[in-house]
Amino acid sequence: MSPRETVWKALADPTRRSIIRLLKGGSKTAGEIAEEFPMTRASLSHHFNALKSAELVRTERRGQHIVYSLNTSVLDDVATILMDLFARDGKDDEE
Amino acid sequence: MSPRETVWKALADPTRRSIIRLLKGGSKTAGEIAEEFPMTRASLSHHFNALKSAELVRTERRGQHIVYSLNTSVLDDVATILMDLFARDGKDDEE
DNA sequence: CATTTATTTAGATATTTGTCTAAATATCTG
DNA sequence: CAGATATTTAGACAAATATCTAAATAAATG
Repeated sequence: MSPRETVWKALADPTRRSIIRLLKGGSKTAGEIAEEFPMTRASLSHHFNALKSAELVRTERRGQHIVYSLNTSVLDDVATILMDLFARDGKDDEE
Repeated sequence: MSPRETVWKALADPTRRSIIRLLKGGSKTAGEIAEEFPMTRASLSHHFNALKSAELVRTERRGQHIVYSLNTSVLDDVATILMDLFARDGKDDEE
């Protein structure tokens, strides 16, 4: 899957968009994120993987914890892609 | 499905994003769009439905043809949603 | 009105996705 | 090291999605 395709797929799920919004408030451990969602940690881990594949989040181990944070540079890229999709004319190079 | 959710799902598919880009060059009939894609017209019709549900496109019958065009006001809304997702802090009212 | 052309809808099917439980891995602490 | 805690991975399963073929609908035209 192309990098951009991965990003669109990652953004298509409401849980993952909520995780992004949550991380806008600052980095959080997997457990802290899990407290906010009514699903198993295993399921959330799957969503974390989707966000990591899209490089929308980064991880860092801190002792027993894994800390998730937004990858703001990719967020900027995504915003650009979307603006292109809607504002640009002619160029047709996605995917 | 909430209106916004519908939009994200619609944008998650590469064929549908291509249709959007194609329509940026101007309105087109279903048949004209179909010429650009290697799949059946029935499959494309399904994609048209996804785009219509999201109100990303509008349709108008012109004789035997159905003309598809972008709904630019919703495109603007989507751009705003995306910018919010990435630029906003705190507010948490989507879905 | 019968035929042709344009498009959509119905129904079937294979793939993908989101979720779960159970097990595995990694780290800390006594 | 053994046990506790944090997180991920494996495997299963139901629901959603993308596609197809065939049939239905709508409009134009002889």
